[in-house]
Amino acid sequence: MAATILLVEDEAGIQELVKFNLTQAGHAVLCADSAEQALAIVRDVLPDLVLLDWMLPGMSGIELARLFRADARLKSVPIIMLTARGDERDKVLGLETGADDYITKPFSPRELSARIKAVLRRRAPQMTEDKVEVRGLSLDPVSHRVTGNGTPLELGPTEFRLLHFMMTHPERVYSRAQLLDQVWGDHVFVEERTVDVHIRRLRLALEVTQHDNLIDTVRGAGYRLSSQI
Amino acid sequence: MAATILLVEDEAGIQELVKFNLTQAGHAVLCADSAEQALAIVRDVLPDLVLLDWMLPGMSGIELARLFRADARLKSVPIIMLTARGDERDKVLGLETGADDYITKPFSPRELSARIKAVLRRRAPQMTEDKVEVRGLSLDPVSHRVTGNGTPLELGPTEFRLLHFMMTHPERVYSRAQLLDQVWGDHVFVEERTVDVHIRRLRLALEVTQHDNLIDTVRGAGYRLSSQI
DNA sequence: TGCGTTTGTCACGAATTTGTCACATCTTCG
DNA sequence: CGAAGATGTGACAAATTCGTGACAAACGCA
Repeated sequence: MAATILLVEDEAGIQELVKFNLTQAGHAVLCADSAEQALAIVRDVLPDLVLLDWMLPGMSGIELARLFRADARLKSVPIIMLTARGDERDKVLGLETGADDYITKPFSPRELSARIKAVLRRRAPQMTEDKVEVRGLSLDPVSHRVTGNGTPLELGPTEFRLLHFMMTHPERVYSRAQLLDQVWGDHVFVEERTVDVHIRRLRLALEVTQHDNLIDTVRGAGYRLSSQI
Repeated sequence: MAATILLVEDEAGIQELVKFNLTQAGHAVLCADSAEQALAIVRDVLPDLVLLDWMLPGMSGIELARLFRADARLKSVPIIMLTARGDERDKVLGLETGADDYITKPFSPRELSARIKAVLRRRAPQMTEDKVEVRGLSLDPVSHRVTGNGTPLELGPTEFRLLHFMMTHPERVYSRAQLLDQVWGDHVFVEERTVDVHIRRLRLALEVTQHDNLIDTVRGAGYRLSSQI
């Protein structure tokens, strides 16, 4: 799982700390103090993953992420953003911009490592006809059946699609707007809070087999299906 | 086991030979000299199976196969590739064309017939004449009889075909549109809700032996024959 | 041709799903 | 603590989907 990671962080202390941890974990680390410097590095080396501080002097992290997403060569490089605590508006904005995950400072090396591992492991899973299974909860798109530890579970059409999407994209936070796009369809006129209601209905349906705790609420960001415990 | 087969082969001699054999076996044969002609034919008639020469003038067989696989209406039509030599067979296998089987020229009528039967059995079981049985409900395509736990059941022609298709594809949800294509046939102009009516008539007929609960309604998706309890 | 059967459509009501709101609860932070 | 913001929850009406009975056209057969 050794990867080349680009770290963009202006605070020297944090940069050193993170670099040390990542190097210990066997990754090759490239450091940049600013967005501009990151762009220069990226011209020569294509990283496997980008750790990006959202607050940077000069060009902000958001703008840099936008540039990355617009570039064909960098489009598919996962981005994890580093945010200050409670910076909730930025969380949503970041996810919308195309960040794959976020992590709030201060964070433990353990947490950072886990996130990186998760993001790297998840390439671009599609919603296929394949059966999906997460911690005893299984969903079969072909027969349209959902079972928790073998027990059949009843859920409505929307809840089914929602669960299918989340199970094929685990360990990733999706904002309400993103879920509306992916599950309801693009350009639909629906209140964002409607997602909450369907998440609740989904949890209610999964409660039968205690699988409702698979769905995490990520305050300020959205929802996530966690395959871990 | 009479099927409509599209044969795409540019060598006139082989085309005649194969056509003769297939016709003898009771199949209806459509012939095309080129991929382009095949596309024209397919616009009007949906074949049950395609026999496709690998090497064709103009668009190659592989390209044609890819086109078929990309088309929603043709996606599920089985394809058997005809190759000249064994090593070509390997090449074709290497390219992911989505062909269901391969047969190397020259081949005996016996071998061709066997391959066709095998592919149809796998991809379109309702074309075969095998007796089907699900949870005490049995259907015999040959004698055209249906019995529930031994008791003879009466159903109309359409209900019979519908039940046959569903029993040969259990644990799979089909939308009304898919059922119309598969049971009524391609290019038919029938209201989707008509399927509901026939499902009801089928359920009514199966009610005699309590087998009506085999057919599940999957709200927002379609219908499913459940082999489970 | 006449009669019984099959088939496709429709209209209506029942059942379910869906989106929204109001209010409760919880978290964060001054 | 208390305000502000975010999420959970129960209720509800509109919308959608499905089941069902009726009916006329099409069909098959003697």
